[in-house]
Amino acid sequence: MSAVDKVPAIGRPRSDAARMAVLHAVDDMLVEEGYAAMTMKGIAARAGVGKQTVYRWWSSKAEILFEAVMQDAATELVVDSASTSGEEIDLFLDAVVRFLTASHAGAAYRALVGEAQHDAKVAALVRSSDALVTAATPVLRRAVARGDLPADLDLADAAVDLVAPAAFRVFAGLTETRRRASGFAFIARYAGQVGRGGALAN
Amino acid sequence: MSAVDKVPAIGRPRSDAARMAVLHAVDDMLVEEGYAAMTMKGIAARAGVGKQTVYRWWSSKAEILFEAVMQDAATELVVDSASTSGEEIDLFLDAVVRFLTASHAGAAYRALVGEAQHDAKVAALVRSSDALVTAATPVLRRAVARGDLPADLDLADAAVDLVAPAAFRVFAGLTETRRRASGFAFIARYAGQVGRGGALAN
Amino acid sequence: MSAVDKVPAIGRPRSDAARMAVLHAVDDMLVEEGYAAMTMKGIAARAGVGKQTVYRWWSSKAEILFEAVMQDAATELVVDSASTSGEEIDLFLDAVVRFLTASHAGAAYRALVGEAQHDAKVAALVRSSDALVTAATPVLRRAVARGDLPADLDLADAAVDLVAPAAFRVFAGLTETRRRASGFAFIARYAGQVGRGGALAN
Amino acid sequence: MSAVDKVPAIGRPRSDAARMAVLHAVDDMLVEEGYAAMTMKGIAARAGVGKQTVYRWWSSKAEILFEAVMQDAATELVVDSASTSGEEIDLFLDAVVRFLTASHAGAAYRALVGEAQHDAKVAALVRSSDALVTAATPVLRRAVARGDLPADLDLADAAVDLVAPAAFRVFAGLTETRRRASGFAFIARYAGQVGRGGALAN
DNA sequence: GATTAATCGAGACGGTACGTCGCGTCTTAGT
DNA sequence: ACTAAGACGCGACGTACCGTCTCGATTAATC
Repeated sequence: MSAVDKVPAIGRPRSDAARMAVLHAVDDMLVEEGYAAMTMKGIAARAGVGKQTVYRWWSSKAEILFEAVMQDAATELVVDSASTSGEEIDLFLDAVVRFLTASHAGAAYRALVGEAQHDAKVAALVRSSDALVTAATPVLRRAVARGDLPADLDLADAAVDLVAPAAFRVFAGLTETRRRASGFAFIARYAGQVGRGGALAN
Repeated sequence: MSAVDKVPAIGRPRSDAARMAVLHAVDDMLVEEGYAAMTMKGIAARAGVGKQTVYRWWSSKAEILFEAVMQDAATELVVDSASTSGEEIDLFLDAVVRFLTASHAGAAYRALVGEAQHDAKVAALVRSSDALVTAATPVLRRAVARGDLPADLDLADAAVDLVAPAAFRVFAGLTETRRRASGFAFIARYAGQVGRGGALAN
Repeated sequence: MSAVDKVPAIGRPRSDAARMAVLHAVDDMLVEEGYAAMTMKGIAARAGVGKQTVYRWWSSKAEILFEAVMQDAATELVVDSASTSGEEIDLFLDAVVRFLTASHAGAAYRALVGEAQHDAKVAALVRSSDALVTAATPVLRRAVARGDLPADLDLADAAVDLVAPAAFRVFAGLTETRRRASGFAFIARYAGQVGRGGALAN
Repeated sequence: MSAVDKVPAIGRPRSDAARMAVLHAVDDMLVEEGYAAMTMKGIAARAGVGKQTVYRWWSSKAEILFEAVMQDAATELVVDSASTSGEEIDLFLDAVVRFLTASHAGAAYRALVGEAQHDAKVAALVRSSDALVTAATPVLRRAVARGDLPADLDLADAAVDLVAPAAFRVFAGLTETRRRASGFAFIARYAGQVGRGGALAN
């Protein structure tokens, strides 16, 4: 990502106006034209910025996209607390599907993950922090706190298991077989580890 | 896919040598150069074929790749029968991970699914038959026949649930968090629906 | 120069329409915008031709210019016969000055010679056949035939001596010191070699 | 030319160190890289100077070059007195050829004259004082003083006639046809104007 | 056997994005 | 006011692919 943390040192400082113009341009163009139709040249033109300025701070459109929309992913995947862990996980899984299929940030996420399949640099970028897993973790943590999931649960692992079915369906285009997401079933799956008593037993 | 089924009518018939040369060239180049570095011109040159001949029968490199290697996927994902359904599903999941991370056909599958995220035509191609789900179905069918999974199980749905965690981990690049695949756990998850008795009870 | 003489061989043959469009575009642009403002990109656009097509047949704008206008130079520097060699040389020197200062082809010639001062490839192009010397030779040859210049005159050498003062004045921008060109003086200079009698004696 | 004559007024005075660094950098780079490869940025970097400082005092690389090396031309084209005017002019013409083909200042002169063919500002610069004509004048003046050339000779005009053949040969790249320069012939050409007696008559 | 017509290889075509480079201007902090 | 440093908007560079086109040469089935 861009060298934001660089020491200001000497010379003309980086223009934040240019930076924001690029990020907004990418954000808009992703919606209006789609990822594949976006070009570095087009981004620069849309942002009213020189091409060199874009290349100075980012080395590919994937990198710009990552900086532009990955922060949005976090906010779109936050869900309100619900009365039970099952309901809350249901809400979260609904948010995941909505994010992947209907939001700008989700389109960006899919484009990046797609690109990562044949571009090692993008793969590294995506790997550095997966939006879905990151968003799932606090939800699971709350379920653990409520005693609905085992205290020694491997959160990272469980988070993947939670979001994987929904995410894979979207990636593979299997939207027509979309099943009703079920937080209750997910909890039930791990409940055995909680011992007799727990969400399922009740 | 190619217009294989077209009525030959009159004129010079399609050269099967050219067709095979293209498919083999794509297969080889995917391994040697990777998906992104492959070009239509390069494919034609490698195959010793005119560019027009490629465009006459396929409209994109994704389409060629699909025809070239998707049939291989089926053979690579076939697993031998094991003594229990749990073991057999374990073997299958191992095969899935190996396919996705270490085989030519798997690389092609990932490239196609990746491209599908921002290309509707490729998405349609991939959706038409997902290699992983297709391969998972007979495995699940055998488990149902053994009575280890409920008879009324929605196979397509369960197949997605089965392969999703492994597939999503690969797509997201979360290889370092790869969990030991467990067929037993998968069966256990659905066993409740089989009633008392079944794989879990034993 | 372009590979005009190439064996047609196989594949789509070179488009003569594209070739002529480029040559005409360069010709026009030289007048309208000047040499420095001409760009390969601009030439291609003006000719309605792809940039690659330009680069396929010429490697620089100097090369295109050479092919476009050097043939014109020959026609512009042809002078009618006059009654005496002195008058004829005068007419020729007038044509030289007019060519260098007031014609399209002359502007191209000056641009090429200028570029040749810091570009070896252009230098080779220019050296291959200098328009002024080439044009001067037949004029001198006629004077020799008339007996106004020695029969054993080194034509190439004398041609340079003939055009050099006029050409150098233009190159150095010394137009304000332009002297009346004099064919009679030129003949007088060499007449001694003809012996008593000859143009000067009369 | 640079604003050397400007009133210093208030504020930090112009750094002469920066000025000399730029001039030396240009001098060196002309030799090492050639005129075309020189860039304003490169000159500034080589001189250890800011780009703005260069642009503050010169408006193009041609202008810097002119200031940097045109003064050298004068010294390189000075020839020692010889016993006769013919010999002296021979020496001078040799110096001219050496200057144009083998010296730094000569390379700069050729580059400037070349650039002048399609750049009006450079043309004005070059026209302001031609190095060759300027150097030829004192040589001719001495020949007049000796009585070897007519007293009423138009020096500027004759100077051009003297250097033009050699200079044009270099500009046009006609080095292979280089004739032995001859001061005696030059004097002979003008001797008629001196009347009976003079260099030629002897 | 000649004709017909779609194929084959080769490669030039008009486009357009790539990533780099140089331009001349500007905006810093420091002298 | 000047300096070094360096980011800025701009636009040309020469290259690479795109998908289309135009050649002459094959290659069967049809006449």
